[in-house]
Amino acid sequence: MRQHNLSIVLQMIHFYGSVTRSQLTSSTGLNRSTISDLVSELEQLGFAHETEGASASGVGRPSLVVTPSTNVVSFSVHPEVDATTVGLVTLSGKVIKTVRVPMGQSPTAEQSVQTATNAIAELRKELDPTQRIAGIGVAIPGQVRVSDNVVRLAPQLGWVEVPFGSMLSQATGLPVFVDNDASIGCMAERNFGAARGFLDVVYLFAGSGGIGGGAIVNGQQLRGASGYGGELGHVRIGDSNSVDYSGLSGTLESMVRRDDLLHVFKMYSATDQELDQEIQSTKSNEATKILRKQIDALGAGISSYVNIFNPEAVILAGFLTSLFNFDPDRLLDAVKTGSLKAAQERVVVRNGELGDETLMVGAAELAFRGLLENPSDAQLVPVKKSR
Amino acid sequence: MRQHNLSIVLQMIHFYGSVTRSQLTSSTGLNRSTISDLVSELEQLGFAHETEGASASGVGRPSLVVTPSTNVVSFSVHPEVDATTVGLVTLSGKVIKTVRVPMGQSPTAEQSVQTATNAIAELRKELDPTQRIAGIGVAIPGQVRVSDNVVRLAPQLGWVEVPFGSMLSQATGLPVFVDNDASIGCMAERNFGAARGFLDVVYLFAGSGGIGGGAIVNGQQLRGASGYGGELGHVRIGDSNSVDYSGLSGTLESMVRRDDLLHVFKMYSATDQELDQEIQSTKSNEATKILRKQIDALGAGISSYVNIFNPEAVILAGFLTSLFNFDPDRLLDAVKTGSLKAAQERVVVRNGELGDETLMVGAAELAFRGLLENPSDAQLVPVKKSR
DNA sequence: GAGTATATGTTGCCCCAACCAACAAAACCA
DNA sequence: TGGTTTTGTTGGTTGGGGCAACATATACTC
Repeated sequence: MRQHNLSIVLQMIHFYGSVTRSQLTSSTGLNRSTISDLVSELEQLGFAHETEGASASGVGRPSLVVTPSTNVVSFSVHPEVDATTVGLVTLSGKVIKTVRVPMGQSPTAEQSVQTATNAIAELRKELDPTQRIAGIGVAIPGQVRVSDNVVRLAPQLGWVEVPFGSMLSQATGLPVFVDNDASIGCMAERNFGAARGFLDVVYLFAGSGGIGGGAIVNGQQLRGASGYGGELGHVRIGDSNSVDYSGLSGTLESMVRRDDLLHVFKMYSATDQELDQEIQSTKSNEATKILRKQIDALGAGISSYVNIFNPEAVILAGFLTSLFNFDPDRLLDAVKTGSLKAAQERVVVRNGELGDETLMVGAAELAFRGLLENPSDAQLVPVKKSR
Repeated sequence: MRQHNLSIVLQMIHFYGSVTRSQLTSSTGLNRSTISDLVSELEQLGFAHETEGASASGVGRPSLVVTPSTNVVSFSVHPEVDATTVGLVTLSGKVIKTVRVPMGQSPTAEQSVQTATNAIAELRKELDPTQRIAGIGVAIPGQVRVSDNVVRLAPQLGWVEVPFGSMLSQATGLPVFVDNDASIGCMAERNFGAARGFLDVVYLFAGSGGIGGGAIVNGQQLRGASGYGGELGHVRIGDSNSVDYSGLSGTLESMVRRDDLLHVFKMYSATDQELDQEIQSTKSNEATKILRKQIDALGAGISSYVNIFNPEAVILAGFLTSLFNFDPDRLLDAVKTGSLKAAQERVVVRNGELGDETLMVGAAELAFRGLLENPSDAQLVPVKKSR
């Protein structure tokens, strides 16, 4: 009971950034005195601060403002083909620092662990001794067994059955939580981005490694029996023989390919921004044709997800945002054509808001989860290494 | 707190049919004395009975057995093209009686309400005066806005924007809860059938009106923003131009059609049993070809759902069970081919267990839901009409 | 600027509901 | 028959949220 209420209050503080005590009372339904008690406990635990926020928003005594502590932090790790990115995120969901370490070749798991460990050690040095660390969240472009943090298959990285969690935990002495990158992105957009407040969300992310997805069902992350759920890129939408990065044919991922766009623009590699500029300014018929084909395929995929999930929002990320921006009406029309009238009527299709920070914010959430669910028993690690 | 614990205990009694008090203590984690208190409250509320079950299962004092009361009942209504079926179900999930009223033509909503009202009145007469009614659950072959029990579209019945819930409630004086038939079927199989105990389930049902579906995600029914979620039949799996009953092309429903099978067997109409007999005993090449094509399409659809939901079980119902039985290996191979290695490894494909009773049991669950979630405040209606 | 209305923080007390410990009861075993 | 084990029962304890009364800080009114 107490644990549950503490958790609810801390989550509100965490997600909203800062809340007044009166907001807490009204949305939890708990008594003023109870909220007072809970907040002071959270303050004592070092998770929140109370300040006399100069809100002056109306009649009556102004309510105290509760803000999440910046003394509680998590690290985020995102191994990619060409780089490993490490970030430092506070409990308030703010990314304090990001370090991107370019890698010559597609890194092995060992190399990635080493790179991340070094970067984390550096970041750790800069931390204030009063700060405490919740853990490390890792975003993997591939399938992850969440229960024991094992990467089952990450096609681009060439990782198979890699116990990344235990490796990184061993190297850093910190608790590690690993999950699929798109699932993490979905959670981030729901908690802090374009899907904030929605209970039913479909998220589609496309990068150089294919299409990933995630879903929020009734407010909860879709995980599935082992944590592989939400592979929305590997869903069959046509009879095409083109195969995706996992060898499945006719899937969304096989038909909406970043490489095809790079090819038509004669680019070898490009950032999403560079690619977007080409897309939005193109006058080539050939490029337009390919773009339209991809938009139609994307629309067909989204339609299916609208029928399946009846979501309030479909969030696009990666270069899918460029497809959407190129011809929004075409995409929306395709969605409309392919989905049931009732299911589509409330759905909003929009681009993600978090951009580059998505995975940093989201991965950190993994590490904060335990703390948020059970604040009083949270195991935080002091900045100074204990050994 | 109290409400929550009462709810948990009553749900266990409801789902397991009968439980010993010691089982309740161990699986809830509550104290013996607390369980004793909760059970006696449920007994006083008239939802459960305690008996000295002659279990004699081991050393120690034998635990009392708690069984759900047969004095609490719900009605189930299932309007179809050729008939409206009404059932009487107890809190223990047992179907006491089923009345199938054949309808000459596809009934209007008014006709269906009238038929159901009459049948319910008849059943009500036979009830014991000590019994109480939780309400009426309605299974609709179409899309239902759950919030206000409005049938948005039921293609076979030709119903559009029909406020079936309020109509039936008006006519009977009982609370009415309406939902999609396949969603209801899914819930029934999870609570009492082949998917019992699973947290992640995909359910596919096929009848004369097309393919419906449902899903359980992390133990919760997939409903979506408005309750239209789980339309698993209307998902695009190919480029075919054949359209389904909702006008969408290339969908699972458009490729796995009961009518095509009836046609090849030169049947005009048939029960699922009759159709199954033809299928299992056929030696026709043409029929085999069609069956294989449908099995492959079904396999492709299931593959997608395995990738999306990473379920523990995929449950088939309606004539899909016949397809599965005709060539189980072919279907399983198709699933294997089309889905990700990690996602497919734990999944079980099996037929539903509840058969004809599925919708009766499941629809009644809708009416029991409020009672199960808040036993102490449940509003039950006595058998005798109050007015 | 004094008085009033409104909203919130604070404090002490109450009460519900789960827990605990001790005892009783009903099975099995030697 | 007595010992062991498991469960039901009872009375007392305790944790934690609710409540009422009071204090405090703002806006509004004249």
